[in-house]
Amino acid sequence: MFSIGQLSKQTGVKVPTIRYYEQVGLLMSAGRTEGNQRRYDKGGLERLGLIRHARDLGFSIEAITALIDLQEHPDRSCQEATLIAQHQLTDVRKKLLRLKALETELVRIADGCDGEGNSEECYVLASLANHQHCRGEH
Amino acid sequence: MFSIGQLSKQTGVKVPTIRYYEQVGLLMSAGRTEGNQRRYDKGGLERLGLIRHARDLGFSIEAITALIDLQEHPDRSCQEATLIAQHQLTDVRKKLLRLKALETELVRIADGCDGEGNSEECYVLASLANHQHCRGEH
DNA sequence: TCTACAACCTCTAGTCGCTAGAGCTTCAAG
DNA sequence: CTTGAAGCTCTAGCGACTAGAGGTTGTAGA
Repeated sequence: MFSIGQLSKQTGVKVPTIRYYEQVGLLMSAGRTEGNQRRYDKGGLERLGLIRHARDLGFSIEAITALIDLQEHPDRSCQEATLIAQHQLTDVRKKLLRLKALETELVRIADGCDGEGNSEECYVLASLANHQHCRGEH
Repeated sequence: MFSIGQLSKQTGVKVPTIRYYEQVGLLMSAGRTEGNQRRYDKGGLERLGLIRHARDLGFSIEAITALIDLQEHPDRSCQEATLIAQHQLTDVRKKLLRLKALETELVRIADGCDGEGNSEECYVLASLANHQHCRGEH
């Protein structure tokens, strides 16, 4: 049996975050001591590991709730889990595209200025004030 | 003189968002009517345009406050504006790297499963439960 | 000039995923 | 038996909005 602190050390998830996960219904403790402290078993440790990993991959709490729910009903089709993962992938790709466009634009803005003039004629400020300067969409 | 709704239409910034920008000290209205409604002049319109553009590029409210402050003191060096832009660029590049790693991992996870089995043997769930499956860092 | 109603106003609370702090209690080692 | 680290609950804060309640103003048509 693990205390919340031991669980935290083993998974790298902070103690208040573990309590937060419990609060939102993502992770229940195995039980409590007489003095009301949380105790976890191996199952709890594994569940928190999955949560941690999924969060690292950018899955929302809602998506992880659905995944865990699925895991707890092994008879149900795996299709739903795949859908959730693919949705997450689509999402990541959208963000990637957007960030690439932003990078291009920021390079143009940050490089256009040598930082030596005064801000009246600053290229950074001029670029931000005038969208016309931009190449392409963002 | 523009009402808040006209400003909203011209810049694409929602009305409550404009009020929010005022609340956090980013955009002041030119004045009010007798009946306490906001009225903006051309300067306000341009300022909101800059804010919109900078937000689209991912600058924080705090960074934009600094940029506007700089714009209003044209005698000060442009270096600070360039620093802010470069900081933002660094930030975007960090996010890009991370998202690329996530994409790789998600492709592996989402493609490893045909979605036809049941969730007991689901590759998506197995991958999330076991970090060992992952190639490389993320 | 009157009326109707869209657009405006302020205020509070909710979103997401935590994080920080106050003030208290419990556990475990010496 | 004492000490102090670690646990507990509860509330509030972060950033950048968004939503809704409930009331007021501006303006166009009759």
